[in-house]
Amino acid sequence: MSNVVTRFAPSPTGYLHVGGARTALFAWLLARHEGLAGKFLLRIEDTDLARSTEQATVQLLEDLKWLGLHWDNPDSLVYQSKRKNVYNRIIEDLIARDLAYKAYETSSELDALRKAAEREKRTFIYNRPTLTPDQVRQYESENRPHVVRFSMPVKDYSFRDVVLDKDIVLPAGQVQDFVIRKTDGMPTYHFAVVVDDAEMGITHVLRGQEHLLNTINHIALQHALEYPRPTYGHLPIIMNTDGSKMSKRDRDKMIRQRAQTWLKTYKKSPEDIAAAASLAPSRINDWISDNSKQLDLSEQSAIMNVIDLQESDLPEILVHDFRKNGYLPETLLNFLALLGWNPGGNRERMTVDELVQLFTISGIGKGNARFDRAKLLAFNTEALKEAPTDRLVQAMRDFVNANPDSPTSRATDEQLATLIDMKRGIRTLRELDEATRFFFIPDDAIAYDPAAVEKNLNKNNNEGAAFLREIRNILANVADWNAPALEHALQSYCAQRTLNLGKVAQPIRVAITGSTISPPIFQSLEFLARTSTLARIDRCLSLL
RNA sequence: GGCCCCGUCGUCUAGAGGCCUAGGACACGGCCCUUUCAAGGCCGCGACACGGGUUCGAAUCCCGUCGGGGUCACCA
Repeated sequence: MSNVVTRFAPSPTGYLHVGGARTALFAWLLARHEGLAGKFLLRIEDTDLARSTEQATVQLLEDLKWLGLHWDNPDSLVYQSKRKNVYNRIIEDLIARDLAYKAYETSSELDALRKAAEREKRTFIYNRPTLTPDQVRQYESENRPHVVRFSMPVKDYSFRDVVLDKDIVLPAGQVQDFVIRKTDGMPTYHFAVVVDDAEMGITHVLRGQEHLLNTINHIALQHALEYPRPTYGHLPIIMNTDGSKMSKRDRDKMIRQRAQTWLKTYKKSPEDIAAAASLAPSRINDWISDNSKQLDLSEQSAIMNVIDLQESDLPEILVHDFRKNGYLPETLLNFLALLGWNPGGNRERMTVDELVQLFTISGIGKGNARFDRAKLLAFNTEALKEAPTDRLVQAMRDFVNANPDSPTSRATDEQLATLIDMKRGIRTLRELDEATRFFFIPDDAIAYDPAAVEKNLNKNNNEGAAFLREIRNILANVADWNAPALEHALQSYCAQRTLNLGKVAQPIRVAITGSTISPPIFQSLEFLARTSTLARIDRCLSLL
């Protein structure tokens, strides 16, 4: 016996984005808060045959699993596309009871009516046309394409919203008959939701505020079908920092902008990009000049390679983006929960179990919230600092799985553990990856940053290079190759010559990493081992 | 534009008529620590959208204005 049954009902058009993730999280928390008396169900809303893909469903499920939002119907996932017959039976029944009817206007006819209404500055309300029996017979006999509309009783509607904590009222003048079955025979969202929520025994519907007024349609339908009315709560919307609505398109937009600048800077043509990325020139041409065109993920990454745009340069919008950029799922959940909900008082950092325990609908806010990545980053930094090493090894494994091109993917678990302890203080797993990937690059493949070489080796009459040559011989003869011994050897070298440690550490750093940045130098040397260290120093000196 | 929702520091928020000289976190500024990059420590800046009521007393209740968002699809 479950007292609370919630659901998440995404439509499979791509990876899960943070808005959807938060909706899922709240529905999940509401159910889990009830313990055994709560159920969280998943339903795939794929009634839009043109936009839904199987691949997107797979991605969606993977994202939810990564977040740890497990659903209670893993063996009986509801796919709306497979329930056409169920919906049709109910729709035929509604038609028979004259609560719904076939409507024969085409989309373009309706568009024209809407435009006309707009020109005359009045609100378009659909009116059921009166068809003569002859017309009906004729349309039926010629099998004319049609939709089915629900005959919406004209009256004032109201329902209780538990998030907003108020009654939402829509006056009779605002209601109109709406489509419940499309020309292609599939039910619309409004119809499928109502039927499925009822059949799945959903008691609480938590969804985005963009659905607030849709609920009026849904309760009218429930009344006609004699379904119970679930409890409704509409969540505030997550916005970008600039106040615009957060959308999957933000990434595509950014890539397009950068591609356009790239074209200008290097005086190239879209065809050049297409060729370098091995994509169809026409496709790239369309995309680059048309904001409404969107690339898929593999096309995006091909183009990013060409114009040298990093994953971390893009705004994270999708759950998958956060995974690729090295955020911990439990931190993302914590942050997302706080975007529009809080347990009261000064409580902010919470484990998933604590979220479950503390979650209440009354703690959900009413206003839209802006997504502030800086704060998420701070949360992630803190979580990364506190997490035990084995948790981070596991997280790092997941990170490199999501980023198979990284050299760090060659690391063993033992090596990952060492890297993690060597470089506490990172903000994301990507930072750890970027700070330590030089270990896993072949010695002769280190790329030397000219500015780093100039500053630390060439400046002041090749002072740094001279130090490096002397240090090379010291390192070659250190008895024990471990951090304390290496530190001791180099500190005494510095003491002899009255040098700051920085004077010798930086040239070594440049030699082994190619840059001026690395984890603490002695631990880095220990990790690299003597052979690689000397090989890199020798190669570096030979390149000067 | 009609309808609907919302309105506390730059951002997320605490706040249920006196505990508010409005608290916390992030961001920002300064100082400290430091072999690089970080991380860390300390200090600081900073808000009740506005105008009317109600009340002994209002960030909290009511009205209006302004501002933000949503929605007006055979997309969900």
